Amino acid sequence: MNKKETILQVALQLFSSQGFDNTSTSLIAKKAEVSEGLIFRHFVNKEGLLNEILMDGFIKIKPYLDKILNEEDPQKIVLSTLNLPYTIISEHREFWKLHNNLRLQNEKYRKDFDRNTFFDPLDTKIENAFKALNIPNPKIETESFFIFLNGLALYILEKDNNENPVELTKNIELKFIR
Amino acid sequence: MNKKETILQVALQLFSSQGFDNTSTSLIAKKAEVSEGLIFRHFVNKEGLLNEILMDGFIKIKPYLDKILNEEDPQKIVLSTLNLPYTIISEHREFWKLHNNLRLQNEKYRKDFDRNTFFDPLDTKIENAFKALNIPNPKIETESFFIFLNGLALYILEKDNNENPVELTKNIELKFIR
DNA sequence: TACCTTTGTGAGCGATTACTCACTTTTATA
DNA sequence: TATAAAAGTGAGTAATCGCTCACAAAGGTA
Repeated sequence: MNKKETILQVALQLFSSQGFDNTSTSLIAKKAEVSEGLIFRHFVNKEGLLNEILMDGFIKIKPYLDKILNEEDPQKIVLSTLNLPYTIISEHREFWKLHNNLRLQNEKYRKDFDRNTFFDPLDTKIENAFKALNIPNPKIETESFFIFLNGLALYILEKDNNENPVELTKNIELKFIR
Repeated sequence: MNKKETILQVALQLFSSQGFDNTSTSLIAKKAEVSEGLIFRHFVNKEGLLNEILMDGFIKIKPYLDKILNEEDPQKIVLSTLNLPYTIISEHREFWKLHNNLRLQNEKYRKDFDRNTFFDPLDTKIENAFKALNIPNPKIETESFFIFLNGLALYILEKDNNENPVELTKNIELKFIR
């Protein structure tokens, strides 16, 4: 097992469960069974380690987005986006928790991420889907939709298991697709 | 101006903007123009300071809940609860941001808070309101409702201004009250 | 005024922090 | 096999952390 990879894994686990600021490089080294100096050899500094973790995470998330962006049926677009939080979190829970915490806690991270426009294509995709479905005010509907999506992601993050809350999702679907 | 009160105010401001772990007692003392020792005289330790801030905050929030709990018209109950995030955050933004961050980042805090059942009365109040409004599955509907509410709170927290997003709120209302 | 309690100070403590660096070991290439 | 680059070590660094404590000032009560 690659030691650099081990550091990334251990650090992700610790950052997501304890927070970035509250996790020391010495603890990461200890849990990864690696000298502390190696962390700085590979990642320059603690922030560099964080950045590589985030980069890796977004690369793994990207395909889920692309799949939706390639979909053409507006109803399917809306429905599979509603399942996105469950899909992403069940497979990349730690990364998503970390990203979420950083976004809420660290103003600089939030602004950098928003400027990154990672989710912008999905946003317009959803708005166009609502237009195609003849929904009265597609812009506002899209805004509501993403508010719901964020709430749903938090809800799933807070639950320890990865069960898909089927009945709940169905209930939410009916609020956007009639 | 009372020095103890100044410490509480400055600490709340710093905790909510930088995070609890990332804010040193020396910085709090400096910004409050107070000796660092005084913090420990009044609050025993850093966690004691946090606890007093949180206690104060919840005491200030309580009346908003009580007003809804005393309401009898089910439609009014649902509508004024939907306005709760806006109401609370516009008047106690820093406290709510702090509470939110702790809840998401600190597992111990989250579990303690959940055990506290602060919002439980509102939960059953909403479920009963949905029953009274003859909504098919009131339990699931309540769950969806609070997911939406959390998403809405996040949305408002992320915006810097305190404007009430009227059109958006109206759109969301229509998803629960027809 | 005398005396006690509360409020406030600031130097200083041991522990921990992110990070450096001189050094050794492993790996790749010729 | 020889050699340079890459990977890895661990003791050590200054800075900062939460917190203590001996002491001074302020305030209340007799």
